[in-house]
Amino acid sequence: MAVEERMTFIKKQLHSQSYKLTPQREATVEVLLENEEDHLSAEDVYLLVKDKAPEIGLATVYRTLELLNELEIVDKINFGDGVSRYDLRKEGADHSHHHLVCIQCGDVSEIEEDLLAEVETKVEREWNFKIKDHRLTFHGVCNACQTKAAEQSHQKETVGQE
Amino acid sequence: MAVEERMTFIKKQLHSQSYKLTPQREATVEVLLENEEDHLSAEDVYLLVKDKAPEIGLATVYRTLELLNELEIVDKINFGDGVSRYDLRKEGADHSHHHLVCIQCGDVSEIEEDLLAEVETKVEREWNFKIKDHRLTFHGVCNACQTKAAEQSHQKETVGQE
DNA sequence: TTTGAAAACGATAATGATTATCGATTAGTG
DNA sequence: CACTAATCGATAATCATTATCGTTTTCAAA
Repeated sequence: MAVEERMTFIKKQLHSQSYKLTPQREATVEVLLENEEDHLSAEDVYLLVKDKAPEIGLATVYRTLELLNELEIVDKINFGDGVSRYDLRKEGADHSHHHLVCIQCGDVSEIEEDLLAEVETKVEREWNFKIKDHRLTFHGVCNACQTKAAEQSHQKETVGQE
Repeated sequence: MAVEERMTFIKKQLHSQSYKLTPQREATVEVLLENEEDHLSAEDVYLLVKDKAPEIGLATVYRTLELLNELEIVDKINFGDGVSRYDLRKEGADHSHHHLVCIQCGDVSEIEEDLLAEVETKVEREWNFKIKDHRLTFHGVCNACQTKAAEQSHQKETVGQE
């Protein structure tokens, strides 16, 4: 779906719940559409939105993100670094929240594939737990950092580690 | 392993890293050993420790929990409710962090079983990501709340939802 | 056992993210 | 166009966590 279309869809969503469509909300959604691959914090969004709508307040950004989260347009996620991050929901892969967090460079990448189909079935059956959503996060060392580490160990023996 | 033994083990851990064994640390570990099944927040621990050592300060509890986390004696976990929780690591099931969070009653239960063996293999192979740890959390409706909901819908039609 | 330095402590101030408040402004129905 | 609830910006308040600092304690070496 094109950006245009998705914007229209989101506007419709707002409207159908009798929320008002304000320039601030529109600008916020634009920013989210233009930065889909990042995991923006509220602060990040605030700074980006200020370019489009300099008069916007931080509180409004928080309010808008919270609203979009309730409408299930964005997902509010948490990598344990002290800030919430907000991701536009992709169509289809409705609630696939699989992340690889690198403990060396801090990079976060995303796995689209549904890894948990079997696991979910098992949990629903064995614990009689009705799953609505899930979060799966792996902490480890990303490809790039492994490569970098390998290169450096050629030059000299590994020394300090933080 | 008995509580006594585990306490001794933890003391040894501290000592081997030349950390000092203070009454405050001892009392904190005691509390953790006595409340293994709960997911205590720092505040929770603080209140419980005050019974044993009333003069302890909240900052010391935070410091101690942070230290125990670094020593890999406890795991600092995050359910997205705004507070960190601290769980004693069980022997064996070293880093199995699977949780079921009920979106109705807020209850958190734990799955001991390793659900992710296959998934981990796949991620390590396909993304060349060296996994050190993981978190898997399901959000949904627990057994008890499903039962309760079913009973209530006998009495009258479901009405409001928050 | 005494002693001295580093580690740890308690109290509390500071921080940083998020939320609540409030008077002013605006979207959108009629 | 007018009206009213929704929304806004500014900013104070909150809440968990961390930093600071002067005092106290642990523990190893004398």
